[in-house]
Amino acid sequence: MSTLGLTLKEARKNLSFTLRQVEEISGISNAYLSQLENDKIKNPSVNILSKLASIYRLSLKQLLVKANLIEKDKSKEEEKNLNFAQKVAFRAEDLSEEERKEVLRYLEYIKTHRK
Amino acid sequence: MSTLGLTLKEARKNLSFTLRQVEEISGISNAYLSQLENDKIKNPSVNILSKLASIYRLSLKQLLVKANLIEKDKSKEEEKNLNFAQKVAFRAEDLSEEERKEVLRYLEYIKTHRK
DNA sequence: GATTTTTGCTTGATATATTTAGATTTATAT
DNA sequence: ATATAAATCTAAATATATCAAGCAAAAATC
Repeated sequence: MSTLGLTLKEARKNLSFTLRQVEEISGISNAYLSQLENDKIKNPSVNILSKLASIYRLSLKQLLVKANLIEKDKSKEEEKNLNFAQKVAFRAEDLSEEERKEVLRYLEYIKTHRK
Repeated sequence: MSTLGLTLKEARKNLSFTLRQVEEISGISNAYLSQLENDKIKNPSVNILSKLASIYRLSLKQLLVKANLIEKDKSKEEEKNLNFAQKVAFRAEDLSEEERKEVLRYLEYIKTHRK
């Protein structure tokens, strides 16, 4: 399975960079880069990761996905909710503030009164 | 100017969540959440940010934009509408397919029968 | 083949993120 | 207005990320 360390090491090798070269460019110590590549670090900062992504010509998202720090695809449930949200957004476009509250009240009503 | 803290606070308020509720859901201490919202933290981990993005129904990218990268801006109305839709979707999470349709029908109903 | 350089790594020191406990403020009810 | 509870914030303690220095193996130079 792919890890952050493997991803970073592979990306660096691809560009034939040495740890110290990356240190020069990024300002991140080679010691820390080594620890990152060997998966000694659990939660690096966004700061560090976006620097490296940029150097290695990866989008931050790509990097995070490959490193399994975020999920590539949303769950079906999440997807379903998003779809529903879009439908609501579309239909609610020209609603007044009062009408919006009305909708929210109606939602609560449905939830409290079902079986 | 928009910051990470303001973004997080606004997102939470949009869903009418309290810090302790978010702590419950996310496992992140309310103390730390508070510091994040007041921009006391310079480099939060990806871990933390992706958890919060997920809870607040923001894309990680959206969130990172405030901390780091580029961005695009929707109109205020569009933004507001989307927020509303997310709020509804969130509250409707455990609704059945039939109940969801019901909500959408109700939305239509409001629009056709007003004034 | 010895010497010097380069490269990746480990260890201990420091900075900073994150938590625990508690203080302060804000809201709610009596 | 006072008391009680809820919500947010602060300070000190702890965990963890990040750095500086130095070590050992490999590569390059002589």
